[in-house]
Amino acid sequence: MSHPHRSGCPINLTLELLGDRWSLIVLRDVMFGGRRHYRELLNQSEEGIASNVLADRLKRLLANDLLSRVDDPSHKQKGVYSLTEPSIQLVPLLAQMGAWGRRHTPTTPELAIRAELLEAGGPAMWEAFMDELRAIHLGAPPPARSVSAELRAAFEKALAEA
Amino acid sequence: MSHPHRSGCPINLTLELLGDRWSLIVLRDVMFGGRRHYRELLNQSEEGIASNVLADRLKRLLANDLLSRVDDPSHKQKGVYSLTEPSIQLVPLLAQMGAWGRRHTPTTPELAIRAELLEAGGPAMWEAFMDELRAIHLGAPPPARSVSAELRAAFEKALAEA
DNA sequence: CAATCTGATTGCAATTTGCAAGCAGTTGAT
DNA sequence: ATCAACTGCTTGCAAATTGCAATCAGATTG
Repeated sequence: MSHPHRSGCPINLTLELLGDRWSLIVLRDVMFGGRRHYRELLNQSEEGIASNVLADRLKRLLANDLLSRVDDPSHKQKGVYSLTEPSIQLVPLLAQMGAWGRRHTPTTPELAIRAELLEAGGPAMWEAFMDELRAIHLGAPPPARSVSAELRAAFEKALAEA
Repeated sequence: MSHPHRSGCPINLTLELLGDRWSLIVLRDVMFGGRRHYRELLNQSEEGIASNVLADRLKRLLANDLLSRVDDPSHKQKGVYSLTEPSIQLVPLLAQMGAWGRRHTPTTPELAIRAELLEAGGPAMWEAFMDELRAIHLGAPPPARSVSAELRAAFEKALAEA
């Protein structure tokens, strides 16, 4: 079957799953960008992922239970991709990545707003966001707080000011 | 010169720097494993990095200010690699990676101990560890708390119990 | 029935990876 | 003084991965 693992170190195993240039981009777009279909991920990707790479990454993420897929009732070829509990729990990791990137890389100010807000919100905000994602992607009861609305509002405010 | 960035998104830019299978492994070994020389990184690597890949990654990490290098006075061919302030600030990111990996990948119990302790310690422990790394790698005054000693003790206790 | 949209696949060149061997200089023991 | 071991690092090469453009068959829409 597939190759064995390089080691049993948690950091290494996480890297084996997500340590490439595209997997986390796809998950980010599903998580923060609300992309649920192949075409949305392909065409509305800021970074311009190639279709074969997207197909491959979706396959791998599905195989590793980081995404799930169901048929879209409105179109017999469409699939709807959803986050899973493991990928929802990547929120703190992505928040830290955003926070680090904002400080140490040449980010675009508008795109950095969300990272800044998410860092300032801290673990309480991350938990609220995870609850919201569980409602959207896993059918859990909707929480009171909508972090995605907060992020969107902050992003649009930043856009308007620029 | 070099290629332009794919986008100004903080997560993407972090991925462009660190989104490969080896860069964070090298930084992890310097940070948690106390590796400071090329040979230490090459031979004591749990995952078995190839020498040409290690050479390339060290070059890239140096170029991106995630490592620094000075000559070793004890040996005219040796270099000593040190973390920089940006890479020291990766501690929270690596802590989150370890915490996620411990929950969602088949980690080795002994190797998971440090991740568990680091997660339980939370931001206070991370800050203390960063201060310790600043002392070791940047020549800052030594802090009172030694997180590396705590991690080592926990690791060896786990080894002894197994 | 024709145009468009769907999620992909294919062919191909370029890059990256993994593996083994090798290299010039340095050190330390005899 | 000699020699084996060690230093960081390069080279050659096959295999795998990536990036890009074109293409595909089925589904839907006008």
